[in-house]
Amino acid sequence: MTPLNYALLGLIRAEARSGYALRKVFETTPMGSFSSSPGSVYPALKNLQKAGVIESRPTGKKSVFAITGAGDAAFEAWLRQPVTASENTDIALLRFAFLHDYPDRQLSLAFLLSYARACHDKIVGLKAFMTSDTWQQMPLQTRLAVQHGLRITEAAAEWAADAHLQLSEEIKP
Amino acid sequence: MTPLNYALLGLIRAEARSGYALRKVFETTPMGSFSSSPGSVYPALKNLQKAGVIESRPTGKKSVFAITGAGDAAFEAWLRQPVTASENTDIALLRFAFLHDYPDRQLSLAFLLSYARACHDKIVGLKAFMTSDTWQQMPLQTRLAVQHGLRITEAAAEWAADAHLQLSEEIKP
DNA sequence: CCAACCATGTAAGCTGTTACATGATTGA
DNA sequence: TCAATCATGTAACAGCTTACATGGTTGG
Repeated sequence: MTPLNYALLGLIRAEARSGYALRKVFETTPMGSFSSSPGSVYPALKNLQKAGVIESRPTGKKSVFAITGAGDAAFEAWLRQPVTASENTDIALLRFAFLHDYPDRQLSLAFLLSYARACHDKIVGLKAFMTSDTWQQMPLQTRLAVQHGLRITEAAAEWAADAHLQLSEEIKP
Repeated sequence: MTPLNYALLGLIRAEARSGYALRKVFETTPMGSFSSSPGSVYPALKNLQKAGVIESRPTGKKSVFAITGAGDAAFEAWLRQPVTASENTDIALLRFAFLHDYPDRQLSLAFLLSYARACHDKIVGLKAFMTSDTWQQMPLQTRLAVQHGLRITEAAAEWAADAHLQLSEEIKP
């Protein structure tokens, strides 16, 4: 199961779709980090079918892909995974976006806490590296490049805190 | 020429190194986004040799890889490319880090301007998307996920401005 | 009617991953 | 001496990209 597979699975879970419709999502939304090329999407859909997580269903004239029970379980397990410091940010955010489809908002809050924690770990790691011998020997611009990573991660941590606040407020009152 | 190839080329350009030494860099520095697995590094080095951009050179007992004239030209051309909004951030930052090895600091400043511009373009694009119909129909969390991207990009733009200032000051006085 | 879009695929080729394999050197 | 690290590879496999190919539908 690659990120592309999960992206397809999540979209199909939200709404039964044709391969072409899925490709259009990748072309016209910020999910464009995934390739919309037929050579990636159609083989991936075949794999998902073979794995039993989606099935082809006739809807009116055309047939679309729908998620199966096994697919639903696999997808939710993926969403529930804690965020790790090494996890790709785009993928983590994709999981967060998909969490909306679940009524239990606690899952989303748990994700945000986990994400903030992962950011924090990364920040700690970068700051630790910034005191190492290697760091001292690095030229100015290499250090600036690393600082870029630090800034970005700090912004991400702030976002997580903000988002957590907004979601909490949306639930309570 | 993949990003891995350029990363190897840049490291070799800075200092002649063995395959193992290159792998160690990927294992112990923030360049860890590149795989240090032998199955990726050694074949890549072979490709670089075949392309004529590096050559194996005996240094004392052991032999290391050194950059060739063609390699030097190819690498500099890569560094000089303007940053595009679609370019991977990590790769762009890698280019910036490698620019340190060139005495002409104007290249670095040009990069930072180009990078800031790319961030700006991305911000404009995201904000435009945030006024579209698609955006209106998106659930809260999807919107939050997109906002994450906005925040990150804004932080990157700020970093670029800061870095430009710092570098300018380092040059002038 | 013709261009544009809908819709689905296949094939070649390249990268990278994982896992296996080998042998030298070195420090405890 | 024995484990760890140095050092370099290969083989099977999966995934993605590019390019090619096909045929249906629809709007101007």
